[in-house]
Amino acid sequence: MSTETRRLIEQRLREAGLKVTPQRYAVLDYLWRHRTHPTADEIEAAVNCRFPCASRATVYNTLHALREAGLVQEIYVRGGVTRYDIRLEPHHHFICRRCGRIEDVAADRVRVETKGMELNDHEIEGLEVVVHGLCAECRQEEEDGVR
Amino acid sequence: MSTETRRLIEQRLREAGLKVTPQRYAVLDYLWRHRTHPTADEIEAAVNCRFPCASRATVYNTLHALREAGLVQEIYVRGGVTRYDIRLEPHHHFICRRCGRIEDVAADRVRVETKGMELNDHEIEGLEVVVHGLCAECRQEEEDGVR
DNA sequence: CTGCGTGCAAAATGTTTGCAATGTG
DNA sequence: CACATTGCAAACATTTTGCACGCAG
Repeated sequence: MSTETRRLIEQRLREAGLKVTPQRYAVLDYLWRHRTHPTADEIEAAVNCRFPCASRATVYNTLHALREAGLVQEIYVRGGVTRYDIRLEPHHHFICRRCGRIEDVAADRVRVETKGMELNDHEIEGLEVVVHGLCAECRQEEEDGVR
Repeated sequence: MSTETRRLIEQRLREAGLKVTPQRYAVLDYLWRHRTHPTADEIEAAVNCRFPCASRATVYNTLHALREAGLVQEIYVRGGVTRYDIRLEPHHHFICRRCGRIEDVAADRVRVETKGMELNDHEIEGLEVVVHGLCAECRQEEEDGVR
């Protein structure tokens, strides 16, 4: 249901202590519906697709606010472009070295065990695993010699 | 021994199929001696400290070549600045959320186990763990209320 | 001698900032 | 109504590109 989703998104914003603005709604809604790890640029374009709604600066503002609130996760990838991902359950990422595609990896498919980190007196708050490799498609193409 | 190290670095370059140039030597040597995960900028400054040697473009060229050859590792961090790290043994990284310091974490201190990734027909080639948290110093300072 | 590697400066890209105007709670 | 949030455009930082020159193999 559309109004159902709307309410949910607004609730998430309010719970995070953020005022609900059309811009914030639009960005979060877009991330909600597209789990493609878009760049800020893609988000801006998508959000302003039907009619101008959020300026570039606002998109960044919004994304930063959402990051601070823990609602979205930033992913730093090769090329220096930052990508964004809505944060539902904790998960990791798989990045294809050939096409650059980023895919989610459910947290329960990766088990990480750290030993002795605390001995450095460092406080571990989070942990992110990035798996590099070749996605199924690219694997196929390389075999076929598409290069 | 200085000449010893020199020979080692040159050997690493040749083994990687790269021509040995003063610029490449300088960059690799700097990374060899400083395990501080410098930015391209810092590397350029350091390398040109005594006398100009490598232009900006060359530093990037060199770093990319070294990356392709597997001699250095790029680390993508918040802020969009790429940092570089000489690749000796495989290791992971700890990033302090407060001061941004990056610290190496020996690979054997982290055990990662992936299950079912291959089911997607993805070929896993590598795996990188980024630990986020608060380093000892910052932890102290936050407690002391330095903010 | 052949071509890869380099320097330079300009351009492309991605992100941030300052300030007036606006909308939210 | 107070204050947070937005738009705009300009500033900023980082990385890439094109082309002529020079040195390594």
